[in-house]
Amino acid sequence: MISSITIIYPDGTRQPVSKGSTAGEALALKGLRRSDEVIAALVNGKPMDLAYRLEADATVAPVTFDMPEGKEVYRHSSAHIMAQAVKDLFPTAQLTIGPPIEEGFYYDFAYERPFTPEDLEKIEARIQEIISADRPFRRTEMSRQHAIEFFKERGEDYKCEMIQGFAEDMVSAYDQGGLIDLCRGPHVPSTGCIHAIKLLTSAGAYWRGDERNPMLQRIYGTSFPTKKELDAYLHKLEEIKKRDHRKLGKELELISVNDEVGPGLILWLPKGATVRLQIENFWREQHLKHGYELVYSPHVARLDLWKTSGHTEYYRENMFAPMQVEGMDYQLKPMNCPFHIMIYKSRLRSYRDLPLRYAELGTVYRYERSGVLHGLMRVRGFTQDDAHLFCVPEQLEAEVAKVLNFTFFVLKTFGFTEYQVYVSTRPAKAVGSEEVWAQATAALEAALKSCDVPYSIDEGEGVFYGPKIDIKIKDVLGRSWQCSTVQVDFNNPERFGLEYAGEDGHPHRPIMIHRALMGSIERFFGILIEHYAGAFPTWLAPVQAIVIAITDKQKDYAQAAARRLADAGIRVEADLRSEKMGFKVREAERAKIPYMLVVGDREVETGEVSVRRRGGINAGSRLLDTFLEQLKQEAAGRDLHPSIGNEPVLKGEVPNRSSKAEGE
RNA sequence: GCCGGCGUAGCUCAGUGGUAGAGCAGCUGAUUCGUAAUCAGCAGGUCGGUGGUUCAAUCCCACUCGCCGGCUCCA
Repeated sequence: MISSITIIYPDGTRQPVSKGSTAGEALALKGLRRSDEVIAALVNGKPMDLAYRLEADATVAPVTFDMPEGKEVYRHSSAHIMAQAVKDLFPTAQLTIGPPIEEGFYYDFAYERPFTPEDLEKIEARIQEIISADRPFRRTEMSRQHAIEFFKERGEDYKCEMIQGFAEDMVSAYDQGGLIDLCRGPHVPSTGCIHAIKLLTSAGAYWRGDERNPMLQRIYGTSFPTKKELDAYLHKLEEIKKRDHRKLGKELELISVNDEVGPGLILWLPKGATVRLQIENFWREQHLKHGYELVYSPHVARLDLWKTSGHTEYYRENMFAPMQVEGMDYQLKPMNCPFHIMIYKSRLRSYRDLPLRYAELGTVYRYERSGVLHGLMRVRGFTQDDAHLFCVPEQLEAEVAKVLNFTFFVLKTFGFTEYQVYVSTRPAKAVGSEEVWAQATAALEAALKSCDVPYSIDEGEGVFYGPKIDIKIKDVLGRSWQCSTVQVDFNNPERFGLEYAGEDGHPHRPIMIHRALMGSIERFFGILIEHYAGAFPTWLAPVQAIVIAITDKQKDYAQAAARRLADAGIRVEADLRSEKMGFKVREAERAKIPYMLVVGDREVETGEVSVRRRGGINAGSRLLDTFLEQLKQEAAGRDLHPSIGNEPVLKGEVPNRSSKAEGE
């Protein structure tokens, strides 16, 4: 007879159902129908098809698109539908893998030629037909051997290769009425569940991500339950494009890259250099405050130094070729550490000297393969905000903790408050014993715990000389960027024979910490540009204020006002051209200058300036000196948001126009 | 480095086997204006580079450099 099992819903209620009921039926009893919302079920916490048959007591919860699991299922099914469309149109294309990814999905095909944009259009049209047909996704299980034969028959060599790598005896496949694809699942109940889908790009990708393998044709796409959400996503992509630091860097005259200089080599234009100077000033000021000593080191050194450090052995593929000078080999530096080590070695050290903290904005050069270069984010010459700390073993954990807190403070000052933290362990190519690595990794984890920082482990991603903590920041669009890194190094002190005289009078070996807070100034600047869409906070803005004369009559006053501000250390310009002020305002807005000071006859008479804030906010008129003091305060406080114009409205300062929000 | 796409004026982009156009920017002049574009005139390009096909190449082909999207790698 049919026996009964008990279902437990998320709200804790229990429901007896007959054994063999599907997860979908169980949810339907709870009023959670297989509507457009519920696309799968969590059975005992595991995502399963709605058609999954419940054979024992279980907790059952609905999976919707809003949940991470829901997005995965939805996009995974989308990928399968795309695969069917591709197979329909290009029967000789072979299936490989097609997973969901963060914001969509892709599917890799082995095909004789790349897919063109026209192909994508055709595929998309076919996808619509498959969706309209609304065929169910049906799970079938088969033995490994049968599966291999099954896919072999269909010419799916890659699928066979995959199955051969599986440990399980049984494999599952999904039949969507037109395509049977090897797949773990789960899937949405039917192809009609996918409502808004769009193919984005096609690109080459290596089989199993290994460049020695054949190149496959990857198609990227994304899908959403509604067209509205899809459109919002596409709109977001447009926004990201608008913020692209390469575009803004050019438009705002911040940086330039030039063929004749070479790829991956950055020219900092005056405005970009001004922002950089603010960053560096802040950096130096804070390092001195936090107990660091500033040092400088050369850009090249004898190759032997890099042999000692292990770079020639472990880092060669990232280094420029050595150069010969008077019969000796010299190497352009890919890192700063050997120099700081030599600074340590410049005299005898005592335990009383430690910890020593040497910091340098050190410019390094690394050979990067041409295809990986990307604006400011990935370059061949860049400046690290580098430091090397030398300490006794007992100080290690505390020093790492201090570095972490310092890092969070610095990142916060630039407006980054969300982080992801990773601990990277021993890579395949590494110096030093397993024990030493384990010890160093433990110290990093202990420091993170003492700072109460949650983290995850990145297995095998450490640098060759030691494990590291990487901090990824989230920008305003929610994208993650790797900047900060803290690396423990037991190996270089060994290689260079570093010592200090201990309390006992005998020599001991110090431990070294490598760290960068912003990572590289170039990348960090690129991130800042995109984070702020070029509209920097006042303290960073290349031009903080611009005086706009309404007519030629106010030229002298405008010039004097600008001079007064400049004398007080404000970065100010004066626009005295015989243009209409609307035009000047427009240009100042496009240059993303935080404050526009309009001066006409009224202001000349009263000694005031009419303040327009970036973004179209009229902050009212005030005495030039009042503005000067307010701006100085805002800049000195490194405020992230403008304050002038926020104060309670005073008589005579009624903002006569307040519209758009700050920052476009 | 690999796969694909692209490279025309400072910028954004049209265009064609018969040696090139627009808008903006620039320059000159006029205009003197109250919060996102005043008007007119002028000037500006060996069509990324090299070689080839052709009577003729910016256009077709090959190579090369660079950029863009991915892969791989990374601060």
